[in-house]
Amino acid sequence: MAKHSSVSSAPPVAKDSGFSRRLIIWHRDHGRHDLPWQNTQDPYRVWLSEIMLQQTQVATVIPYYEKFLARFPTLKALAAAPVEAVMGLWSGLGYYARARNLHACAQAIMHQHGGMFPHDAETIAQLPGIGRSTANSIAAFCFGARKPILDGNVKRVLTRQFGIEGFPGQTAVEKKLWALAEALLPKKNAGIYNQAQMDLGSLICTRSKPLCDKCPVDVTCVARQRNRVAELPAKKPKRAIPERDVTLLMLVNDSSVLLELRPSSGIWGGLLSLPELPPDADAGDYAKSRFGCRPGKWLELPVLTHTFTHFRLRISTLRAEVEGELRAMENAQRWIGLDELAEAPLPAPIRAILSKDLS
DNA sequence: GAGACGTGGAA
DNA sequence: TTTCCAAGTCT
Repeated sequence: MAKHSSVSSAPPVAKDSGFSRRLIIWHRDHGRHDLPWQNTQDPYRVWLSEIMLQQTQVATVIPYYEKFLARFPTLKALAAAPVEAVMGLWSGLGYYARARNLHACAQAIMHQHGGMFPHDAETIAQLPGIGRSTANSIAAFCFGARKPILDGNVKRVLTRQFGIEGFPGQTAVEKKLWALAEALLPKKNAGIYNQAQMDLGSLICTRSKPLCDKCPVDVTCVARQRNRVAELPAKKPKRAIPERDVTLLMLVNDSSVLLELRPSSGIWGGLLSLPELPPDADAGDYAKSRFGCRPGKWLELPVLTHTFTHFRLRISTLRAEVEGELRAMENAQRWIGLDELAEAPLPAPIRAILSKDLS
């Protein structure tokens, strides 16, 4: 090949290398075809699965998806539901802004798009909770658009196949990957091609111990040629995560427990949780002035350490029985019946604390 | 444009 | 046990 003096920043992709064609052929016989959200082009179902699957493994999503769809079979039903019911079905899945955005998105489609899911990727991407990759995925799957995705699977496949160095979370690397993803798109069957990449990343080009011997694009894989499969994609630079301590109050009577609705922004946004005792506050005084109840003797429950992605939380819990009239003094306060906890929108560690102590 | 945002499975 | 990180988006 004649040496080229191109100044283009476009990735060095051989467009006729057959990458997409090989993946599509491989996918026909070796891909996943029976996941609960597959074998449909219903944008509501595809969209719901895409949101649930963000940063969440397939096996974790399946039971949530089934339960959610049974409760809200249509976009219309979801839009008409109270947001608390949506949060309750999301309880335990994490990244709760997804649930809030899901509900807002359903209402936006009902009210601003006449109840019809928009077909155009750019329009879809304007909806709450839907970014470029999710919008493209829906547009390709449901409406035949020629649009690429760039999720964790695709990033892993592309960084290895083309020897892309640098952490994919970096803007510059991600930009390069998007350009690559666009350039590799087949003329037809973008939706199947997108799925094929995810299946390859999930089944063959796995994070550890990839099955290169079974890979349909192993002969063109730069990482394999350079023996860098284990080093790509580059790891996220790690930093020490901070620790926080919190003391929660568990005020209970025979049949209910006091919970507080957390603000929509911040950790556990929009969920119900045990009220937090401010540092240096006296539990008895605080319960009386803030919740208008008279707790009995306080019992210290075992400390629970919960690790988030970005910090570690040590949770101390003070439990006390209350008697007399139970009333919420603020809009965010709720006395929740113990028989209502199963449906309540609780964070996972709070649910664990409650079920251990109240069961 | 880095950091916030959850949880649980895998190594 | 610790570390990593999974079908990303929002600010």
